[in-house]
Amino acid sequence: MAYTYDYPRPALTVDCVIFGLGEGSRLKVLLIQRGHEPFRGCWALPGGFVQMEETLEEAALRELEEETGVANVFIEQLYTFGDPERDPRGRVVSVAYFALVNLAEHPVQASSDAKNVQWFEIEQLPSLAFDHNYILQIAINRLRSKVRYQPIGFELLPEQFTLTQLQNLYEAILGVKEPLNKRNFRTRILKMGVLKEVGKQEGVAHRPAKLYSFDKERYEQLARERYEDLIKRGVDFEI
Amino acid sequence: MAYTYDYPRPALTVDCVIFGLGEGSRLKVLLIQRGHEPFRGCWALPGGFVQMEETLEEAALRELEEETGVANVFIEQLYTFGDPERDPRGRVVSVAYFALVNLAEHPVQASSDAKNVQWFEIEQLPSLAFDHNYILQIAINRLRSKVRYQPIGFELLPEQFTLTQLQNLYEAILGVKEPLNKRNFRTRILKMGVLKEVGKQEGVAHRPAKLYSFDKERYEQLARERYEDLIKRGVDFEI
DNA sequence: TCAAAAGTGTTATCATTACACCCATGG
DNA sequence: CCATGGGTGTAATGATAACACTTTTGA
Repeated sequence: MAYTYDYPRPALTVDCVIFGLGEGSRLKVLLIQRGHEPFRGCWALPGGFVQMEETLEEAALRELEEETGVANVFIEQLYTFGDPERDPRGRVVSVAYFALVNLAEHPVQASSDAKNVQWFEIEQLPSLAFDHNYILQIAINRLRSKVRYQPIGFELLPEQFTLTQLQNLYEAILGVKEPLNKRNFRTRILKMGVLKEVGKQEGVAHRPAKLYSFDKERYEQLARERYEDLIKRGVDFEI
Repeated sequence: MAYTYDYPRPALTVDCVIFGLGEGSRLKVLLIQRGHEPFRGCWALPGGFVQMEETLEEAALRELEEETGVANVFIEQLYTFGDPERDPRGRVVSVAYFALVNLAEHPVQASSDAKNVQWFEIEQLPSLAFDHNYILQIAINRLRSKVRYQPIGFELLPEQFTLTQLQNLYEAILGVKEPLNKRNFRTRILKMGVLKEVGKQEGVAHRPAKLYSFDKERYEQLARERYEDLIKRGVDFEI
């Protein structure tokens, strides 16, 4: 079966940059080893061609699940890559998505299209197919800026978590060398007012930590108020 | 001539959201009146089909110039819209770009594809073709958040400008009702350290204002330093 | 009673806000 | 000498950074 058009059309694909974190670990990214040409055997971002009746996001989630077994993630559009030379097969435009997930909750599983699937540490990446190293770098930058102004990452922790866990999470995302100052991290996070105290640890061989959970409704309310405030007082750009 | 593929492919277009400002005016957006079906006669964002040998950005700039006569703008990718129902002609995925330009420096001029071209005030928009009202709303949000953390908009002013001009610009972009506090606006902007004092007004019937220009090199240096700093001290997200 | 991790006090410094006031110019 | 913007002083309040210290638990 063939499909014919009056004008030539680029092929359209989606690619997924899935970041994974577990407690205390470094930031990782989910890659597949390609089972077909081009770049057969080469590591790459999971992704594939967009079908006619699905949205871009649906395509990204479908390819992700088909190739890696990973499902139920909140992805977000990253950028669309359209350099005419980016794919040796011809003109292929790719819409990239990204997400940050809890490693432990997302066991991987290779399938038909991929010979192999694996989490790689951000600091120790192989050379990737196509322009995927570049896409990944853009995604890392985006993740690290996003973490600055949005309460990202709460989904990576258990429903109830300690401030130390949260701090470790931030340190991992930001890839800091020195740990952040504990006192100041706590003050800042708590001052935001989006954490609810919900209990404390039991059975640990040290002072039990308070447990918190993320108060989503409060967050949304504050976000609205903050927007009003921004409009009133103008700008405070940070360079 | 026809083009045949083994699998169906969505059509790929670009759309441009060009915001325009002149001194003291409200924020405007550049629209064209469509000359062809679908939505013939309807106002829409300038845009069109991507050709095989051009990048997405090149396509956006080409369509912009063809349809409106506007050239030499710095555009930035906004988002890619891929709802299967967004175009009545079938599956059309569109990569949207946006820019902010000086009205006075960009005279418009309708051409073949468009019956008419015009700047519309953001507050008084007609109903647009396709999902263009939606795209435009996303672009407005992006512009207003961007202005908070990036020194955007300096290109809209003359090479040398006064702080009052800059303040008017910010007020227009943000769409504020009350003017911003002059004292505080100035303190903040100057503290950033990206403005160079370059002289003062002459021949005005009031105290002559100091003239400033944007110090791009200084900005880039500060941006680098600030990134280091962020990494060191962690996060200060703002909700 | 000790190790381990949680959690707090405090101070100096800097940034933000709000309001009122003074200054330089051409007509 | 006045209308018209341009430009500044200042004080209260709040945020940030740095460092050292206390608390609570199980083993």
